Amino acid sequence: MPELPEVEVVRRSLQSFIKGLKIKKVSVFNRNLRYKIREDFEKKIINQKIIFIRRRSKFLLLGLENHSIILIHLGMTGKIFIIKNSLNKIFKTSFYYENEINKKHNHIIIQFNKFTKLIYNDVRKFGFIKIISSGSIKNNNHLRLLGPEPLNEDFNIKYLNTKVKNIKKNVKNLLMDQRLVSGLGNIYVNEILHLSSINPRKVSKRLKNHQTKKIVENIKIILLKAIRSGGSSIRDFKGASGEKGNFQQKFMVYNREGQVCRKIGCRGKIKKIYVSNRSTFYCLKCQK
DNA sequence: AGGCATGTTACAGG
DNA sequence: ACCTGTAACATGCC
Repeated sequence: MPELPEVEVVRRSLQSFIKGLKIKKVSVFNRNLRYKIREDFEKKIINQKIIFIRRRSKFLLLGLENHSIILIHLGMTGKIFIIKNSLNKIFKTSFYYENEINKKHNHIIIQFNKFTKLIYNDVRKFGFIKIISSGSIKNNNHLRLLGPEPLNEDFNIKYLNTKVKNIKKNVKNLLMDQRLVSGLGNIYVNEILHLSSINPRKVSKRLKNHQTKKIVENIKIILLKAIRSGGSSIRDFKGASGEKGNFQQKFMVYNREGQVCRKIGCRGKIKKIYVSNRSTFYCLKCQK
């Protein structure tokens, strides 16, 4: 899936394309996503205006006038396309998207007006869409246990140092744990640990001060850089307007088994191991 | 053919 | 209780 940067890129596209638009028609072709799309889904959102588009961790929240929120998680392969089918210059891109999408995996289409529609497409169907009420955000099972946003002020060195003290797990699993900090996934954690010169199996409570400091700083650096690059496209990621992210061209370790470390002056070899069943890449020389 | 894949969650066992 | 590994979900790619 999209990790935080990819979801943020989607949010920004949605913000520019569909904010303020009214939902005129909802078509659900496949209700069997990770959670079944309920029968009243269409009824709950029809004729509602999108009043805000937010991101929390890897979740998207589309706020409606009636105080409902469309909560979206893209899972591993979820994608959102916006088709803008008008007579101005965007017409061309619309044509292009129509040809790009494998319609077999279009599960939901939300039509806003005759020119604009949103398509939810998900090959593996690990993602989901559900309607929640804005009042239930605090208690929502998906959201309530999430740790701080990594790009927010409250995710800082002091916070991590306090947390890390009593935790025995390895640092890779620590950063993947959405309760500690929310929004990081496998790819970016690999990259963050590499940039921080820390072995992914290092036990978190043995992290030195200068290491937790590096982790916090590098999380912010890497996420911001990835967002600026439009996210990463391993196989599946595209921004909502169809542009491919290109951060993956900047991967230092992910998917680079056997290759040479790109850190200046290192030249170590990248090794692939599994940590809690997730592929993990690190440099044998600079991440000892 | 078989292994692997950006996420989440449940379960077994240490 | 905490931690890790394993598996499951569904599909496609190499």
